[in-house]
Amino acid sequence: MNSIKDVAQKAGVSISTVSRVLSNKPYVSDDVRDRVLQAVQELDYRPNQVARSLRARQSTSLGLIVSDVCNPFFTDVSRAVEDCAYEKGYSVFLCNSDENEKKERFYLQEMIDKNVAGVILSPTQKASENFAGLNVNLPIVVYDRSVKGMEVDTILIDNRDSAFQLANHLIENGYKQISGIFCNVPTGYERRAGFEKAMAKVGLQAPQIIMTQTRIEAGYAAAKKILEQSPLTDAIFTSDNLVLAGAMQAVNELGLKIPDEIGLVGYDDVAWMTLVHPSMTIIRQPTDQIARMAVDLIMQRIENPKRPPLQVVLKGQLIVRGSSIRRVE
Amino acid sequence: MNSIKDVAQKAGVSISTVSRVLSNKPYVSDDVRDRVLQAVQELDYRPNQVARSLRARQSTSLGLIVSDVCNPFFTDVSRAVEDCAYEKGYSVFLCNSDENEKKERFYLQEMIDKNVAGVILSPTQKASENFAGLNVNLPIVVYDRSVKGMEVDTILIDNRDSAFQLANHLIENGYKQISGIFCNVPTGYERRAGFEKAMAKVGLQAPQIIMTQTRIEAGYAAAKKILEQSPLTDAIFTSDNLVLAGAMQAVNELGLKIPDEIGLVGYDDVAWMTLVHPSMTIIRQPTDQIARMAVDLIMQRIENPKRPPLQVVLKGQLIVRGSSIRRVE
DNA sequence: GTGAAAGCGCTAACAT
DNA sequence: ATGTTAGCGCTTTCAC
Repeated sequence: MNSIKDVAQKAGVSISTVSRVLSNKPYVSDDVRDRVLQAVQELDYRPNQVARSLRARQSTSLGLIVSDVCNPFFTDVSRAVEDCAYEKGYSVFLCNSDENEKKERFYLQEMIDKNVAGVILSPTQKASENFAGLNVNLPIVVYDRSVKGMEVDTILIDNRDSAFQLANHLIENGYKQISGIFCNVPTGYERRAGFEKAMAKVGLQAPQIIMTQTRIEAGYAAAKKILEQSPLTDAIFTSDNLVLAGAMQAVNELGLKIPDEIGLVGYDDVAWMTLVHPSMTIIRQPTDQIARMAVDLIMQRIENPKRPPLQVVLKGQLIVRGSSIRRVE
Repeated sequence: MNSIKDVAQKAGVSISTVSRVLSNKPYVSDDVRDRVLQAVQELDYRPNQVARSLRARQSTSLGLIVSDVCNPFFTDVSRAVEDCAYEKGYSVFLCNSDENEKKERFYLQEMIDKNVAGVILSPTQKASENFAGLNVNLPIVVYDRSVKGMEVDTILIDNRDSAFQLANHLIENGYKQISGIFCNVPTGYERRAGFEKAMAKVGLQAPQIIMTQTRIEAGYAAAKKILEQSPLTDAIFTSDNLVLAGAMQAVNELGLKIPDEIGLVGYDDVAWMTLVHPSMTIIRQPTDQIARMAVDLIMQRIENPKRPPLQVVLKGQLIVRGSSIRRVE
């Protein structure tokens, strides 16, 4: 592996000059610059990023902490983050926290130890409650969930509003016995609040509300329970795509017709939503925008660590499809 | 940030002793070891991995290059790789190549520059044809696709065999006019070969075979074309989950009943396969095993760079579901 | 403009 | 068993 020394030798200059040229510093004559560039080319020299990172105390790596890449919402965000990072010459460490604050802590620390330039984090419940407790001291942007206890760049979607809108949509279409299944993560609680607000506004009461994990099986079990214990339920509101998938399985297994016998709605516009019949009414989260914004903010923060923290709230979009069309009275 | 110096000072020893303790080297008295550990604890000291990596010429980072994390096959593999890496104390850089050899090259080089311990790669078509041309010289394991021109640790599934089996399944169930849609990636060509072998064995000829991109829209377009140009087609064989999704959309749009009017099969046991009606007959790829094996092999290779390369072929599993049940004659 | 030299935080010879 | 020392490859003063 050629080092900066080899380049210096070949170009007949000192290593500091090579460094200057490669870092696009001023005060280098055109002649010397050309010679150095030539040598770099001929030797196919690439600066050792580890050495550079050690000395310069900065790097072109980012950390991305998601709860689980297998959740299509996070898959999409991860992909888009990687794209934006690539455009800016950064690579990204992908870390799955599994909603586990131990793992989150570990990875956060690991990222610091590896001297990443910044971290993009979807915080666990615990971390969101007391962010100061994490005691992180590096450029960080939080997404998907807001945090308490510390001012930090944050990107959210309007969970309450969008849930309100989605619940409203059900109500306006004649559904009367609407149960809800929400994930026990920060977004789940917010969406539940929006849901309940819409219900309260028209004096409806949910036959059942279940809080559960962000997993298909959990959604399946919850829906099963609802449909058995509250057979009059005519619609199920779910707070994310995995729970929605599970709920749909349960509905199908019980032979209930969507939307005639039961309406079904949720979040995230993932591929299967339009593959099933009828296709699913959901709130689409702008994953691309979230990611783009996250990378933008982290870059800004890296450049200017003192910039006052920003909070960006993006809008979810209601996509009405067959799973929630108007009830025949 | 505390450095090894601070620990040494606090413990009243030299930095080399601290280094020894932290690297679990022998020849340290219990007394000193305890004092060092104590100091580490009190200072909440964490070794700077960048410095360690620079000096020791090794790191606890891995590179994982997939063509697109959004493809559920790669999502699953990525997740499992990350899990295994985590267990072994490694972090992983996630890189999307988009089947683009330029991007692949860039990332490979980037990983080298960042001094990763090894790379787990799903090579592009180009790279698979002439792997030696990549000129990589670091621990690497290739998965999903075999490569020519160089001996390298490789993890595959039996694409030809499983495709043969899947095609055979269609044939045995009375399908006679079987078209195929294959992705123009190495696995696509292999699966096509298995498909054609099964067809040839019983003297059948595919009404149409289309090679296309690994995208839902591409599958949709291909299936549309097949169903319009070869209306007698009674089954479509697809080579992966995205194309299958697109094909299913086309079939639905044309109002054809699965499996009565058209059989439909493909690869990858992703979530929606059992969400749709009827559920999909597919070959399940053992993503967990692939990932586990990949991390195992890369660890072995890191420890012993001279070990002769291994090629592991895992078996895909035929999962028969409703989309391909026996035809009524 | 360019070079010499210090040093980022650590590991690994080499002394003792 | 422990300390001293020399770098890993680079950036960055500080001279000239």
